[in-house]
Amino acid sequence: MPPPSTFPTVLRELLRTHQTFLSYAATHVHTLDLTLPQFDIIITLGNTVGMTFKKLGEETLITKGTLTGVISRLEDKALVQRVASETDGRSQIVRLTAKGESLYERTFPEHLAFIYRIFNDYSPEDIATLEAALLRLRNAVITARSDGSGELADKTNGWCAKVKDVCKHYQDGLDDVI
Amino acid sequence: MPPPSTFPTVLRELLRTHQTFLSYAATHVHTLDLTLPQFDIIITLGNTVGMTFKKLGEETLITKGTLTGVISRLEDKALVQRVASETDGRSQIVRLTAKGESLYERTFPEHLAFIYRIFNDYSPEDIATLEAALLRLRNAVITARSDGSGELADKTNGWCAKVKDVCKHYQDGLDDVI
DNA sequence: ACTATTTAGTTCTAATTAGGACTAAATAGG
DNA sequence: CCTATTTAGTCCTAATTAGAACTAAATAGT
Repeated sequence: MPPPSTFPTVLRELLRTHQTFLSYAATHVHTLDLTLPQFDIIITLGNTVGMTFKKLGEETLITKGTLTGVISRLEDKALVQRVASETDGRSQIVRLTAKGESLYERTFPEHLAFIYRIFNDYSPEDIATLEAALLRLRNAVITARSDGSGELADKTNGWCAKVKDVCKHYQDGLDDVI
Repeated sequence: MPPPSTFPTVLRELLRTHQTFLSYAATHVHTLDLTLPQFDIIITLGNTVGMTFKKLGEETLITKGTLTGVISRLEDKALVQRVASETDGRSQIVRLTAKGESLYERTFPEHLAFIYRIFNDYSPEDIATLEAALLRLRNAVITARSDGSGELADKTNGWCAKVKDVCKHYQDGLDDVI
């Protein structure tokens, strides 16, 4: 019996696809002696007057605690610099140094081209479809999260019993969910 | 001008969706005093006679170096145990202890139900469509990777120039690619 | 003006991560 | 049978990760 397209399967596929893509992107970025998060910062800052830590974290999906370390390491490489904000005493503005700008100019188009090869066989509609599917999933997760924990006790518990039963029979297909 | 559905956008959406999902799954798993990778091991091992390190790594997408640490921590919690393989002197079989089995039985259906809430509004066809879209993307990445680096110098370099030009005008939409 | 709360970044800790070096066991080729 | 290569796990290092506690600055409410 082939595993049906159930939610465990599709979520595992999300992880696999994500990992495969990151590993692909890393093969290029590592030739620049940068890690993926570091390069992400560089291209986010490229052609910009700089950006606050908060903004930078939102753009790159890196949490503040992590961001401090990543920026410090880029500062050690003299690719970015911290500048105190003039309008807000708490804020630091992160911007590319001349060396960082130069790196950005030199490597970003190359990186984009490297990534572009993935979509050789995609039409614009294909890409739009994929993005819509991903966005829908993300919104579904957000909805599930905000539905609160109250429902967990209700409709979910009934389903629990069903699952327990099914598990006995189709263990293989249900096994692999995070 | 709204950002069009270009490949940078869709890839960023992949990262965002992935992260949102993991964060959602973690809210449940952390109530069990386990990390996501640790729980992943538990449910992969559930209803199984055990598994070699290699197999376990393939199933959970955890690389060997990381896996050693994760398993050791689960061993400290007495949830899994290492057993020397009888057929291969190099191999260790990892299996759930009685305590681990009990944890699995108790929490897996609950977790599945928690995850299931994401797909409240999905039909089976919707799920199949999503999975197909993800699989296609993953295969496209694999193809790009195996196409080798030879092409990078050819068709890609011409495209590089185009990108450099475009960058000057539409920096915003192209900025955020890993 | 003054206090209470929020916000921005840093610091700290435990865990994960990939990758490389290393050991021991198994397998292949001669 | 014996060497060469591969394979399975472990150990090590540098980096990332989330989360929590902490400091200092800004803002809100009174």
